[in-house]
Amino acid sequence: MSETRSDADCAASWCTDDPWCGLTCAVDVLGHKWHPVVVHRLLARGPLGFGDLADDIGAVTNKVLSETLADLEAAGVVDRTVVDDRPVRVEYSLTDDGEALAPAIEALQDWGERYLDD
Amino acid sequence: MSETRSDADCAASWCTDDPWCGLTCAVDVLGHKWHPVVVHRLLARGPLGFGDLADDIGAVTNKVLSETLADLEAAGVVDRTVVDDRPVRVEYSLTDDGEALAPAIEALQDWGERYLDD
DNA sequence: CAGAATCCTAAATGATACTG
DNA sequence: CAGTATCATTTAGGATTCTG
Repeated sequence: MSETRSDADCAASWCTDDPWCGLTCAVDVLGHKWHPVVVHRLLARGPLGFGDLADDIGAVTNKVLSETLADLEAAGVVDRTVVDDRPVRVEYSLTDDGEALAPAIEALQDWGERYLDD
Repeated sequence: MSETRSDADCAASWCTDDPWCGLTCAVDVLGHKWHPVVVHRLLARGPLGFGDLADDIGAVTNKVLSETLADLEAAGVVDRTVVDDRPVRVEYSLTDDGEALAPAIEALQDWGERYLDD
């Protein structure tokens, strides 16, 4: 449905023709306190509800988790699905773009683990 | 010289025993506007002086570039060497930990390029 | 349950000017 | 050349309370 993604679709719209444009775009999406963690949890555990995510992550407030999920949804990395039960549940899952983040998430985690284990 | 890196050496000291600790640590190092770009340029072009880096990146002020380099040096990712010429030059290069970021930087850039090219 | 609304503080970034 | 010093602005993140 989406044709070519415009520069404006990337928060790094200030980066136009630099060789590192893709990099800044990716860091714009992941470079926040909880954004990479949410993607990590969805990669590891599959689709999760809001409360499940909150419980899993622990030290995040509902306001910030909500904003984080909204950001990731706006970026096209996360899908939000309302499951019409009673009470209503909402399920968050990764889009294809979200799943495609797996190698980057792993590379970052590998580096960080080695770094902390020096 | 450094033994086991303590949690405090990682800005993500609030992350202690979570499975995603390495990830948050890596994002603490790279998750800023110019930090990943500096690492990218040093990976691509090798050691550079302050002015060379500034010219290469373009849209960064000397104040912010200076702070960025200080952060990366404090994190053990970049080395700062004063070359005693006249006038004095300063050369910035990647440490082993910095070079080890290459796979993560590439994975992020690859993702971003595909993302922008949808 | 899944959040939205408010208020607040610290940190990130930038513009500009100046210095050893 | 390679920064530092100020000042101003914006944003991220968090605490708390409230709601459909």
